[in-house]
Amino acid sequence: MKMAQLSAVSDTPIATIKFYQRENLLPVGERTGPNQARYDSTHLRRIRLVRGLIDVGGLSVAAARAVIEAIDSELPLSETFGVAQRSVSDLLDPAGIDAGALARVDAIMAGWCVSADNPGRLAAASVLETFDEIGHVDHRGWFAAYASAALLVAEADLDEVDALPDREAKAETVVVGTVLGDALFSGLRRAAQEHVSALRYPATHPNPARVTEPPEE
Amino acid sequence: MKMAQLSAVSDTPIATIKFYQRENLLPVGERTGPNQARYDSTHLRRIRLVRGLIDVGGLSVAAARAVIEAIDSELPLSETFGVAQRSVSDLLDPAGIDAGALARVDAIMAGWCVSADNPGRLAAASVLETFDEIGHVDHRGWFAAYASAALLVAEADLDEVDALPDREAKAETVVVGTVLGDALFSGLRRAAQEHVSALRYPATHPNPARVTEPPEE
DNA sequence: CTGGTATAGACAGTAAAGCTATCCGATAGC
DNA sequence: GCTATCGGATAGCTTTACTGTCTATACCAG
Repeated sequence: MKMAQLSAVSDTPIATIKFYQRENLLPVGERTGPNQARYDSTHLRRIRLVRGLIDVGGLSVAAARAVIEAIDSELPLSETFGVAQRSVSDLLDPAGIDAGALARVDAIMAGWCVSADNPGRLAAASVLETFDEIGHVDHRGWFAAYASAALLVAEADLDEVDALPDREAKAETVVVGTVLGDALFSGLRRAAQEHVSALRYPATHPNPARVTEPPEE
Repeated sequence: MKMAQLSAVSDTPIATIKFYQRENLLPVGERTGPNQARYDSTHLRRIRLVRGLIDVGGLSVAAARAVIEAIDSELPLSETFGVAQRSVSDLLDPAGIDAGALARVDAIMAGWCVSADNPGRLAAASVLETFDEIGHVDHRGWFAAYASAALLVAEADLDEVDALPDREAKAETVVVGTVLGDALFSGLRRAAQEHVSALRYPATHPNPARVTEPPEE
């Protein structure tokens, strides 16, 4: 496959493909001459991965490069998890986070075994701090529901990774699952909000909304 | 309170406060003279809300303006929900989404009552499409776990809003909950991944990670 | 074998977003 | 009166993610 075809089939401008190569998001093609190279399905797949991470997952180019390097590396899987996790959240200075908010996060995650510098823990604390500053307090265990849900999802994530055969597949699923999983959940959550709201307040949904087929079992 | 104090107490540069005023994210102060104005705690609160939406929630300035206008308006709560939902996801063209991916989302959301153009439904479908293009298929009900978790969270969100007294409080919670809720969940999810992973593979976590206090009941 | 198109690689240019800095005339408070 | 600060307007800056242009080849249809 030549450049023009790769561009056509991936629906990505040639200039952008060249940019991704410069940024080490995409390997250069197999050289067949001084100004000729050939591309194959691995390049196509990589372009789709990059665009998925950037467009759907919302990663920056730099973050996408970091997770792609983690997939390609031979690092242990737990390291890959760490890279993926850091890629989806800007790095927070642990010192800059309110101790009270951290304590509340830890209360919500009661019984969990999580290292002190886990980026998710710090990110959650800074969210709680923000809720606090705006004057929103969790009276009724609102946030605890988030923790139960997060645990449910994390179990499913690990189940999925465990079921895969080799490191390469596991690593890519860890990254893709971490990045796209956030996007998937937030989409489903918004749909669920409409569903729950429609159930509770039928009056404000006068025109019957779409109902998906209930499972037939 | 004068500009310098507002800047100091909100930890936001004067130039940035002026920028927010220009962008209609923040009302101008109460005028006390041709070139003097006074600010109060509502301005401080608003600055914190704006910074929370932008820094923690990751909204653009334009999206932050949209949701703030929705809070201030007298629109029915269901409209406010819609504005908040659209603010967290770039608008997707329903025509550009793979029908197969949409069908799979609908299968995951079996029995839910959701309108066809719900932005969350479309966003989830485009995530599934991306999973597909990269060659990740959901064999074992991975995504169904996301849907159950999303339902759990949506119930909690609605519970929280229902418990509030007036429209103003409900509207702000809808917006803040939608925007910051995504960030909170993804943080907790990442912490939960470490927890689950530590439970399943103690060997790769040689140094005992932090364990939060289990509930004492 | 020849001319139009494609190619790799280097590098400059662009557009949007989100601030940030400077200037101006006026005024507040000592 | 003097100096710091004010509101308001406008211009400039920095980063990010491309996009376009240029050059020297190389492929390929006729």
